[in-house]
Amino acid sequence: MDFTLTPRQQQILDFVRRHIAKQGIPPTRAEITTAFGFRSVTAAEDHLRALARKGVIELLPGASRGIRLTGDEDAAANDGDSLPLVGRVAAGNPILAQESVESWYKIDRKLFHPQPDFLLRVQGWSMRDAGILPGDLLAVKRVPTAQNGEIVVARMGEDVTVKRFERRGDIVRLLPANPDFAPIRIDLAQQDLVIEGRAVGLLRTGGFAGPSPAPLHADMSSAA
Amino acid sequence: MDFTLTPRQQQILDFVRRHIAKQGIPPTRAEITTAFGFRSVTAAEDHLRALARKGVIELLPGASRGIRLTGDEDAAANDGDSLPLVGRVAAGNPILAQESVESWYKIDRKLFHPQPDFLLRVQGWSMRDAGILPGDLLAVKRVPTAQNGEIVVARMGEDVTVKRFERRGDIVRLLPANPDFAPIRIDLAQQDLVIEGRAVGLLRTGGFAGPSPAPLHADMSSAA
DNA sequence: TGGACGACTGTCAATACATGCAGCTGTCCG
DNA sequence: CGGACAGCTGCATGTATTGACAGTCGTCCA
Repeated sequence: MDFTLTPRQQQILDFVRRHIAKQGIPPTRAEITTAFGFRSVTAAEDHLRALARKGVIELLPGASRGIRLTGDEDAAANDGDSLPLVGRVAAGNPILAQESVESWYKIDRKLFHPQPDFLLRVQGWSMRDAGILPGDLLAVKRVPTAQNGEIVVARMGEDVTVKRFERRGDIVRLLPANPDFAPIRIDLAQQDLVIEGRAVGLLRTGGFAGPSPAPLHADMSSAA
Repeated sequence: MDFTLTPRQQQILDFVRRHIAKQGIPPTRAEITTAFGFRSVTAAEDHLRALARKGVIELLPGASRGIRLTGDEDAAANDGDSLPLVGRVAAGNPILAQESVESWYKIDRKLFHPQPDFLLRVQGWSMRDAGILPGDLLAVKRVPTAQNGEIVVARMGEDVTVKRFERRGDIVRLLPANPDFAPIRIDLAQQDLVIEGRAVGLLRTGGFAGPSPAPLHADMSSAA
């Protein structure tokens, strides 16, 4: 199931979620329409259809407020109340192997959609412009394949990296979100690439240190 | 509040509960009617009224499926391992006022240092370069004052904003982390500025949408 | 013995809602 | 360039749903 939403669709989905959480019932098209300032209910209808097409919600035909969130599966056997932090990943080992689990974080994984399977500590600034900074904990859902544009956790041999995925035929490019880094190019005919999962969320516990995000490379901001 | 229900009323309530749990939305009068084999929707209506009168449910007038369970789920709240999400903040109101709490997120607040008091949904791209994107939930600790360089939640009248704090004498500057936005300059001798708290962490549940973080302004560098 | 109340039946009007059709403006991509 | 698609406006139709009115029957209770 492809969960890649446009920003607008994400907003709509968030609104539906919040409405359900707060009102106890899903919103009507009209309620979405006024909440977003649309002038036509069709705008809301279209968005709902798109969300339904992408599988994140289900529409019950004919029923008023017939919007159902597809809670979506869960995976690794767990209390559902905490997530493992995956540390150093040994070559060859499955990423969720016992040995590589560093600790457990008490976070309700149902907060994320879809639900993640583990956390990974981000290293380096290569995804800076996607709001992913070093030290952040990336919530990752295990998936074997990726869609173009998704942010994935990929493994090449011993190296585990977080990048935006782009595939054209046999050529995969792992794109950083930072102009100071170069894309990684992989020819699947010649090299292996393992998709370990897809980024579905992020947790930053360390606060926001220095006056500027202390770039390791390059200037921030100025860019201009 | 009198919670003593007749057996029949208990059945109705159970049905409503099950319907919500299973379908995701509350039932209509008609659905209750057919489920119980009534021949008149008024039977269902009467039962709902009785349940509302006894306080176990709440009826939203005019809204279809406007049945809300008042089953004190909020008990799960302030146990120290969940955080309130603060929504729209009305002028003058304390930011943690009951009305502005949109929902509770099950996150162990001890994950953060220092421990936050609430979550705030981020709007706009002004803190992009600090890795704070729209839709993110900012974990905030209530503090009345700030140190230079800290990222704070500040309020000026009705506007609540997240910015980096910098003070020189009576002049406070609220610095965005995005060259497309201008700093806000406040002369404390002339204007009020309320520090609502300090950002101590961040939670992103919405995933990572578009191929690029969909800038509202300006280029996101990568574009190319 | 006359309420007050629970548990219904039956009917109806006024909205609340879902959903279809037609058409517009962009952007991305082959 | 043209097509596919995201995001919209505007209008229209029919059904879903709420909520009010008017009764019936039985039980418990002062």
